Amino acid sequence: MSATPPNPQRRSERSRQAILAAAIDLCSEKGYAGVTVEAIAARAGVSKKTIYRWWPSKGFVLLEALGQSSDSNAPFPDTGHLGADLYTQMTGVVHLLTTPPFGPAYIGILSELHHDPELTEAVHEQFITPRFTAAVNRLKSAQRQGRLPEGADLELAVELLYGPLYYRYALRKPPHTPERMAELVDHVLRTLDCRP
Amino acid sequence: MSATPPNPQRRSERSRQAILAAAIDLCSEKGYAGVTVEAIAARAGVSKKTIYRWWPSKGFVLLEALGQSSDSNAPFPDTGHLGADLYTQMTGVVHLLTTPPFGPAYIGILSELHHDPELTEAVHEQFITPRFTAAVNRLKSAQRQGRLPEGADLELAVELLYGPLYYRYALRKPPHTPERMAELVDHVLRTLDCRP
DNA sequence: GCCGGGCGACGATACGTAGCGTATTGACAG
DNA sequence: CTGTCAATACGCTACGTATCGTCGCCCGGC
Repeated sequence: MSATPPNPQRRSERSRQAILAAAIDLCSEKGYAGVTVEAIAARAGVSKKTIYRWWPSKGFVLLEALGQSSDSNAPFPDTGHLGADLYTQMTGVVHLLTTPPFGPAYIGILSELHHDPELTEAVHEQFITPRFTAAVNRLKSAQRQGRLPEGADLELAVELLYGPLYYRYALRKPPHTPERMAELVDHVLRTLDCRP
Repeated sequence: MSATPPNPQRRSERSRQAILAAAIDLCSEKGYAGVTVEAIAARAGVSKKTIYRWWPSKGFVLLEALGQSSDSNAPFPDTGHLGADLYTQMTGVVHLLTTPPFGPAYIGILSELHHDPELTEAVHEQFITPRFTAAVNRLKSAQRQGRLPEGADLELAVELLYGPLYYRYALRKPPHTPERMAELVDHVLRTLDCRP
């Protein structure tokens, strides 16, 4: 129980940036195992206390650090060609998941979800739900254009798309090749009776 | 580097069983967080040394303990009705993943894969690959009976089935309801041009 | 002067290793 | 078949390391 919550206005932006950058750097260099609160503090030239003052745990630090990375927030494309857009998006996700620093950092964060409900909620808010709804919205857009049937189960479709990705990612299987990704998109669209 | 590897013939079966049981019990009662090597040793009335003599880490202990559980090795059904068999199998997996002690234990093991390649390999050998090939074989069986087209991409189909399950499991989303599971199976079979 | 920040010590856990008697085991002699 | 014995797995206990998360202290900028 902290007596008084800290005042965000007086927060040192410099320290904040140093901490986030240190977390990312450590993850790139030594993998998630090398990301400890003490290592972050040392590299950022910061006290552990400062980290714990503003973040509940290192998972949240990395999560915020990843959120700042621009390529992890790429918008869902809508060129009018549904299949191509899905392919672009999915291969982008695969690339993100398999490339440092995002790949190792994200898998490390996911590995902590099972004992940290608040981190779980934060990850959902920041990454999972937005991506999921963006995908659904892209399908809805196609639906409005008459390329997908009215009653198509769009949420199931998105699960069919992202599911295999996470299946391989979480189980540490080799990621989908671009060709495999294309076939995956193709099959799911076929399930929906897509008119390309 | 252990000087001499232990002699399996002289191994105490009693201790082995006590350790596996203690691991399972602890996981049921306190979740994966409560499963520590020291706690296992204490509950099993066993020395830590004995655990480390026979297992590389607690992940392997739990993995072996789960392997002994009969319901985690349920064979893939083949009643002749492909859709029903898939549904039975998948709902069984969901039930397993969401019920102690298997559910918490397995998610805990998965959370360690990212820093333990050997454990990853063991999990693949013991759980992932067998289930995957069993599912593919069930589809092949249907293929031989002419219910699935010759050129159907069976491995992709299995990924489409299991992917969403693991997607929700690893991301700690609520599991699929039986109805949702049925729809999932339905969609995937439709993708394959299944003749039921 | 208030309060965030840096320094670094601290207690609490958990991991993995090691030494030391004890007890169980498989092997062998009779 | 049975009694003996050496090998060694086992339990107990302590240790060293690592990381977490907290705390006291003083400094310095707003």
